[in-house]
Amino acid sequence: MLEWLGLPPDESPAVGGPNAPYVQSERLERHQAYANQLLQAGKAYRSFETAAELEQMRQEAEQEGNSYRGYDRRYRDLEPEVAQRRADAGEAHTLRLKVPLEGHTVVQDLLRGAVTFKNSELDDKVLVKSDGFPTYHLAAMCDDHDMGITHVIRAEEWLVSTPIHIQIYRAFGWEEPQWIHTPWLLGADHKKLSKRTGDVSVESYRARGFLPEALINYLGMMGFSMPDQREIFGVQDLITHFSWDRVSLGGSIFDIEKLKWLNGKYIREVLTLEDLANRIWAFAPPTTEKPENFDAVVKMMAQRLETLADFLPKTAYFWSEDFAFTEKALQTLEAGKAILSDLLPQLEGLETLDPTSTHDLFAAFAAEKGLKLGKIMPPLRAAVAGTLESPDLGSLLEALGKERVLTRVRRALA
RNA sequence: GGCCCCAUCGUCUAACGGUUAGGACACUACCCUUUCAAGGUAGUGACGCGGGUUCAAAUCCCGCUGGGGUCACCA
Repeated sequence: MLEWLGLPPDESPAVGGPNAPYVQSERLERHQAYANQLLQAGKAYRSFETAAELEQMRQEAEQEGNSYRGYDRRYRDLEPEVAQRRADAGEAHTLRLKVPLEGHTVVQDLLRGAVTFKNSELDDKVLVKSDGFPTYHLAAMCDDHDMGITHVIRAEEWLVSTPIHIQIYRAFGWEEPQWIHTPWLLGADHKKLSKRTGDVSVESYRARGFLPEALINYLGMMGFSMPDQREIFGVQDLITHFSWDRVSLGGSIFDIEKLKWLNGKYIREVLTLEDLANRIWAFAPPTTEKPENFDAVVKMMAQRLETLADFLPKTAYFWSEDFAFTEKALQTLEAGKAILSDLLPQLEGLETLDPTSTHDLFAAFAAEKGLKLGKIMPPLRAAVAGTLESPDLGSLLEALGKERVLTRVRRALA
């Protein structure tokens, strides 16, 4: 999906890279070795309480009206030899980080500056679970260090766990990366975007007919603005003009309406007609064989689409005789039958239904009958398209072709 | 509740001490027009509140209020 968006990763489980393996489970031994290093150095300790005991502690704190203050560190000062013996005896245990009890940990965040946490508020986080697997905290820090990560860019929700991450780095004696906590992408309810409040998977936007260029462009304008204020920009523009000091910190609400507008903008102004036709064909072909008028239909629809998914429902009458009529179209047809039957022979007389010929015909017919075009065109439009809302009638008739137009008019009059 | 982050139109944002607070989406009106779109023009609409600092504050400081996040052997 990142490839689809135009953001191929330099390294990943799929493409490989110099820091392989990239699958966390394949790095288990490294994580365990690192954990052991911390234990030997006295920076971490074995802890024997059960999950049930922890849950009980939490509930008791809640009943007393006090909010949970974190793990009570009951095994922090257990003699290492005793802990070792209990572990050797097979007693289930976790490995916890021995965070400093006093002083402060300062997170230097590139966007927010210095964020200070009291060490007394920190928790002795579990590094290795009782099943022997590392927690995210341990695994991610070890992997980041091993892989030479210089900038940790993640959402704001991670900010409060960063002091723990810094303490892990310090326990190992490693140099910290640059921390950057980005602002929220919110749903219409002003809360973290979720499935309830909007789609969160890139795939669902692809499936709904959004263009990757429009999606990445839209995402790029959430919490960021181009130096010259332009709103239409691509990944390459982002690469050349991005700077952290143009990132705003307030969370932004994902507005599907603006995404649709932007997508339509790409459809009608950025993509070439050829490109658009190819994408529509790949997204949802209306027929098995590409019809000869396909490109012409795409051309007349380009200004009327917000997403690729709009194409099929709006063009059904081009691909089949079995298209629906709207209520208004039926009424207009009924009221205009007389006009239509007078018009039919004249249409039959035309060599081809190109826009020039038909327009001339309508003008002459209108003059002869003393009618306005507004009386003549709607019934014809209704007869051939089943709707009163369509592209320009001239192009429409041409794309349909004389044969189909006449057939549909006759059918409407029958 | 403790701790942490954040705060300009309904929404996305510009402004980096001095502007009639600008643009975009949406909305409304008008123009164009064979309908629908697209396009054009105009309009409605914001600096959360209170103190400072300063000749001057949306911009800097403090407090309040409001919103969000986080308090797992999940990430």
